[in-house]
Amino acid sequence: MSDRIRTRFAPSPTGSMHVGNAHTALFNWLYARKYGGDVVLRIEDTDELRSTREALDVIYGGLSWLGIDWDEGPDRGGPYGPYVQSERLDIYQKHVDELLAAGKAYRCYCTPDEVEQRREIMRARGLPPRYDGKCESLTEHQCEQMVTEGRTPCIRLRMKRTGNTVIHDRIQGEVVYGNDLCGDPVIMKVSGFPTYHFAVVVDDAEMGITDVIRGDGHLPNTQIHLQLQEALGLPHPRYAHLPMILGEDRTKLSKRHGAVSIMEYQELGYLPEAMVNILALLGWSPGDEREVLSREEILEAFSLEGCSKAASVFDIKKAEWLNGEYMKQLAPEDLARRVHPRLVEAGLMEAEPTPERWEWLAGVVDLMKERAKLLSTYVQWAAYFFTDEYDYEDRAREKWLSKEETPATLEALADAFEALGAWDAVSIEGTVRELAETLGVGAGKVIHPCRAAVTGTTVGPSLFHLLELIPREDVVARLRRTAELSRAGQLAPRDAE
RNA sequence: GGUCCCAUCGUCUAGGGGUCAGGACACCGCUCUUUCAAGGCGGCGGCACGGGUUCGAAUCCCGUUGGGACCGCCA
Repeated sequence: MSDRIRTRFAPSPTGSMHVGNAHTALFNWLYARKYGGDVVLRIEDTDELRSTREALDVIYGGLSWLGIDWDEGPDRGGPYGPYVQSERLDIYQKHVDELLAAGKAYRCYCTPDEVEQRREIMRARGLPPRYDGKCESLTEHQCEQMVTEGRTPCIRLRMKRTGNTVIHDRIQGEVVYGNDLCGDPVIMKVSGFPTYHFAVVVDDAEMGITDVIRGDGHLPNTQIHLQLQEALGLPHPRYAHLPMILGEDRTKLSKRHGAVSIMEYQELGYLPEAMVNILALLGWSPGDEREVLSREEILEAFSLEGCSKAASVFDIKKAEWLNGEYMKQLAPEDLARRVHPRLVEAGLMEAEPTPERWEWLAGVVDLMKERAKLLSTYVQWAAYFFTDEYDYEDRAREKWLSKEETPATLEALADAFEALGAWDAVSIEGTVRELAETLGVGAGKVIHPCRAAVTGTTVGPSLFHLLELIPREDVVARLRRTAELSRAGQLAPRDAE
């Protein structure tokens, strides 16, 4: 084994790529990149029944969205391929034969049903529900008998019965498991496919993986892996078991926790660079008080020693805040480019804007970015920049649009705007304040109804700056239309339940 | 049921024998006055519990409690 660090991300293409998987992938990537090593992507599709092509695409999509790349993998090859376990069956078979010949593994003829039944009985008696070793010392003759009965065997590893298995974990420390309480695990299924335990150990060794970084759900499995490595005469990689990520109720992340697939966060409007930061801060800390860290800063500060042992809860509020921080840092043009697809999808903007429209959009998102937390916020809160068909919110109706003096104010403002020479924030502000003075009221008495009329809401960025970005004739039309509706009594609060 | 892991504000965490137990998100209040969903300022809030060891424990040890993972021909 060379000194070069080699880590791997080994997802199984079943179901979606959730936050926990992404977290593990990121930490493997960080570790390898930090120390100038290689990242291997290996597909663990030894579950013949549940592996799907779609799930595989989701994995590629998730990793590339996050900017996690790999040096070797199914798509790009490498010296240790193939990188898909279902294509490595002959390799596993070779190792199984070795184990069988050495008596370190044996054929088990029990059916899954039979094993499960006996496990059930053990559970009922309060015993650990492990394999009872029924087939561990079958004679040649008995084996033939079983075959005659029509049984096909799976292969089990003969685990040690005495002593302890000690795991030296870079994060969890030294963990000891007694050898007397682990049943013999299946390493090769009847189907001829290896089980996870076997494939993982064989491939990590064959692929020269130096550091296994995975979720701590695998800690107990490591007992099997270590013994398997010894039986096979393979080296032990270094192990680091990362703490899990839990839902708000402190249980394992699952569908009922809302967004579980990493791509759902993309849809929600998270920036990938923010997501990386969010993920990095779960179970790890730079050791100082920084919260917003670029990928480079994370790489710089990263270490396994900085990882905590305790499981963490994904805090969606903090995630949103962090995403907002990232959006504020983006150049307006960049932010516009990222928001654009969503606007197109919502039917609010053309697919191929002119340079002028891009510039205009940059202005819009720049105005909104102080309070936006997600890319999707722009679609939700800024519709009035793109269309006249925005909704008049109840709060706006109640506070301003249903007020008796409002129609007159709006019309006076429309007149004043029409008479205005220029159309920029400064002139607009001047006009508004002038009108307020003429009417003998505070500026707010004009500003608020105007905002309510032109945007349909009571909150938003600087009124003068947002008006500047909407064509004057549209603003005037909106003011007149709203005045009319208001006068007709159609803008009373709806009091939706 | 057995085994293993974990335990600092609601959440993410810093802190690893002597700290006013620090920060961030959230929350609350005040403020700005052109609104808040933004900004500024401030506040509330924590070492799970019980025993040790020690001059001194959030920190080390033991136990209790709570949570989690594993005990699959799933990974």
